[in-house]
Amino acid sequence: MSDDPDYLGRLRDYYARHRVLPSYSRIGGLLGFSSKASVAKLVGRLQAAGYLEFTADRRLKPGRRFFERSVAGSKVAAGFPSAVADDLQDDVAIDQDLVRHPSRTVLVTVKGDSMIDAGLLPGDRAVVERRHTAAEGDIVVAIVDNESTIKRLAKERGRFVLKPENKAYPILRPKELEIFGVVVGSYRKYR
Amino acid sequence: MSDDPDYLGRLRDYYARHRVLPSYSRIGGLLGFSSKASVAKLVGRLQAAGYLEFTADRRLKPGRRFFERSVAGSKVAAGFPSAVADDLQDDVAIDQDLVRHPSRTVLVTVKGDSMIDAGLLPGDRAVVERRHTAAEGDIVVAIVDNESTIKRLAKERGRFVLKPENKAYPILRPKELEIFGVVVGSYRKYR
DNA sequence: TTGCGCGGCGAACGATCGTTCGCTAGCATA
DNA sequence: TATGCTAGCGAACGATCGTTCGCCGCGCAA
Repeated sequence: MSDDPDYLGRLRDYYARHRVLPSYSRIGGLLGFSSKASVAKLVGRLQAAGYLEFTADRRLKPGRRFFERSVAGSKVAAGFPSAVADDLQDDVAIDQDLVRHPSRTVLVTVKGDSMIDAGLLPGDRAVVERRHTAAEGDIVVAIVDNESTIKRLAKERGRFVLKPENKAYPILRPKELEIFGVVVGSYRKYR
Repeated sequence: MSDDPDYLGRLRDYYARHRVLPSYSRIGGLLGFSSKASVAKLVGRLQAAGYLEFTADRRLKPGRRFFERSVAGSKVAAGFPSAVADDLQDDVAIDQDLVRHPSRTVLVTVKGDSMIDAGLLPGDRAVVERRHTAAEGDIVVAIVDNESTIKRLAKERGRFVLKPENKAYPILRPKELEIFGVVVGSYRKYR
């Protein structure tokens, strides 16, 4: 029952819908302000907190923390479920969390169920950092016979092999093995 | 060596950097136009093609196709891996893909392996949209005995039950069942 | 060769923008 | 009670916005 207007939340919702920030007067209308001056002050606060920034030409843009999400803990106090949200541990920006080197990072759609025991289902997006070397145990995107495939990189008698994480599939022992990149993360949408 | 100015591409680059579209005059400067009228016409073309849209209050915003990227399959042309890289390039697409209603969205860390067959491993982050109702078949965060738990919502003789996706776990038939939110996505980091 | 569509130019215009300033009301501290 | 701080209001202002209109030059098809 908080009467916190949650201005930031509403701005984020607007942005999620439109991928653009509205003008000060629209923000005012959106948040219930009747004066643009109030908006200016709010923007100042949000900017100081790192949620908003300005481009070089003074156009409003989302700041670093704009895309952060709060992480809820698992404790639930006294059967009151909103307490789950109060148990917030910290804020995480999904993108920054998953992508460390944007210019070298690519998304690859997972095909097939050969990595299902590693939690990679068909249709999942794998976050792949491109590079030509990988370590034993890494999940890699490899090029075999002009096809890309996602497997666990393992060693067998001093040779690198590709291990599916699904007992129904055999270990691959390709003559030529080219590493396309290393899987550093993955995500999926439900429904 | 195309002399195609690739206006759209440069607009996308700007947007990727700033998460905001510039004004007509800035677009002009950016793309090498000296007249805003030219920009207006270009915008008209891009709008007709579905790359740009306007909000209800006529503010320029990215259109449906603005975030399109060529969807690369698993084929790798002539052993040249960069073909795979033509997939999604945009780091931020991840967040925007997963989170539809920022103000109602929370991250919850998955505990235990009871949902492992649904691809939810311990430590995974579940993207949860907070709400008190859910449909049969949804993966939900529910509150049972003052603890939050992630399970598949199912129906059994007209009653809602919580189904783990792991044969080692029993179906939960709690007397009291409170929905905390619906899992709309998940992601994980490797290493 | 003429005509026409298209992409871009340049200037002008009213609308909207964000800023600024002084003001009020509430709340916490002293 | 007095003091300040914070959030918001309301009006005015110059700057910038996006639109509009007429114009030009090029390429292509008749």
